[in-house]
Amino acid sequence: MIKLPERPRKPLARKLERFIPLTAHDYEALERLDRADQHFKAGQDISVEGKPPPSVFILVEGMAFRYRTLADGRRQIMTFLLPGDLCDLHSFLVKKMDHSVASLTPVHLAAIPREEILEMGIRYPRISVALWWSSMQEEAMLRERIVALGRRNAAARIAYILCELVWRNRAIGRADHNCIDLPLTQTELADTLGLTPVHVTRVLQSMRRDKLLILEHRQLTLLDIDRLACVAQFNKDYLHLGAAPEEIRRYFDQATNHPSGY
Amino acid sequence: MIKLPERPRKPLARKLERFIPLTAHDYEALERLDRADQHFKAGQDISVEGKPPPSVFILVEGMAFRYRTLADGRRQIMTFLLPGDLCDLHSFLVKKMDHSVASLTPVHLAAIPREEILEMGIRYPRISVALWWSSMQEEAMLRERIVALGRRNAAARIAYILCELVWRNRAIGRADHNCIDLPLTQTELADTLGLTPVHVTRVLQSMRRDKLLILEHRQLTLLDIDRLACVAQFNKDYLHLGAAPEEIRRYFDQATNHPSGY
DNA sequence: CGATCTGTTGATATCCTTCAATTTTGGTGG
DNA sequence: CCACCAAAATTGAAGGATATCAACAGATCG
Repeated sequence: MIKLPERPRKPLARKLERFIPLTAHDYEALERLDRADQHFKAGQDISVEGKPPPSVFILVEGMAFRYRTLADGRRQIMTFLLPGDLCDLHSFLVKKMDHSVASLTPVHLAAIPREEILEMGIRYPRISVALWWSSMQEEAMLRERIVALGRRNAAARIAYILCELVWRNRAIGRADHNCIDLPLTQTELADTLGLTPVHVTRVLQSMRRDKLLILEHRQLTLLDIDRLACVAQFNKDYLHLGAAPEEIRRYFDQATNHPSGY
Repeated sequence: MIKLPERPRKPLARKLERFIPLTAHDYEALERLDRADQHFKAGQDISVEGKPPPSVFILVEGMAFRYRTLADGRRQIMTFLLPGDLCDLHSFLVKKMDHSVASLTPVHLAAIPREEILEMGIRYPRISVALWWSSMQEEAMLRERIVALGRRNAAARIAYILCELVWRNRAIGRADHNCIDLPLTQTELADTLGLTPVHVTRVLQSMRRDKLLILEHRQLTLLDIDRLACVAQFNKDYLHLGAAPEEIRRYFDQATNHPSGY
């Protein structure tokens, strides 16, 4: 079993405070927002390509993914959403979704009214910049996926996605050392990595033989994370898990007293 | 030769006003920012992986690209930057770049001080939301690239990237119907699409034989854009070239008189 | 006007896919 | 708790798309 986070802090607050220290005022706002009010069973569509985006929401519990379905029925999974991730923070600016989002496990969401998002920039500048950072993280993950799909072979792609998921789970306190819950079928892995399920099986089997990992009962353990990182040329820098640069933090220390800060 | 844009509006203003009507106040600010003050020759690095990001800048003239170099020297190009595109709008929030940016042609940049970006959210809410939209566009393009690399064959990838570039050039007034300047070598196309230069040659040759396109002297003409779009399953919706949803525009009509608007 | 980068073509190799059959797992109801 | 069913995982064999290697032709630029 995976350890639960030590602190009762909600996942979004845990994530954002890594980037920039938040004020009591900020925590209060996050506490108010990050409250699950929508529930989905596993395997349900949360938002659908071509339809208007639902309200912005925070993934409070569970795992989801963004995907596109092609004309011939094939599917490409673009990102995975973990607790604390925001969904459609941007897409509330468009009239219709260019991709779909679906749940992988049972999922709890907290919907955020659009006005709150827009007001945030004015009333909670720290949260606002931290959300900006969070969306930059997501962009960096998309770029890394492009590198993996464009230039890495099947083994490296698999090693890479597993390393990324372990690191992301660690960042939100959902990893027990090198061990995480991984509620993904091999078909879903294949649709993420641009491979076939059959080939994913083969490569995973060979990794098991090489004592690189254990993957059973929806639990993943990386036995030799260094060798896997090497196979994948994985460098966690792109996840930008560190804090904001000094000058950004300084700017927001002032901003607390900024005339338009409240 | 490609026609120049009819209006003297700077590329960034042209791009943002598609999304939301701007005020005289906004245009003034953009006019002030969008002024080239840095010049690069073709093939130079503008910002380098592992180093601190340079200041945020607008690409005023020319074409650039984001890329990563792997340990074995292979390269993956992640995005192309066209006039009016912002570079490192987000990455000013991090300590070091996770990828590099280089010029493809001679390039003119307008650097924007970080404080200006941060102040923008408060003083120019319309520009701010339009920049937000612009970064959402970029994210959508990254996702589309993932779909292309993960699930499309070589011919479809090539057709897709050419369609995308034609549409993006149209959006900034740099396309003459189906014809654009395309200062890309086949090696660069290959590094963008996860292919080898040799294979790009073969596919392009076959497209020429099929009278789908003309590509010579760094000029691309799509002879049969419908058939190419069909090969690529290209749907321009992901480029989100339309205007903001009505409610967003209404919100910012009010915001002009908003107490914290200035 | 030679040097270098870019594009082209052919032959061969490889990684991954496709197809098909079988086993294992997980969930459900009796 | 077990029987049963559907979904997921596994394995083998064969085929196909793209890579690799190599040689040459064409463009571009000082």
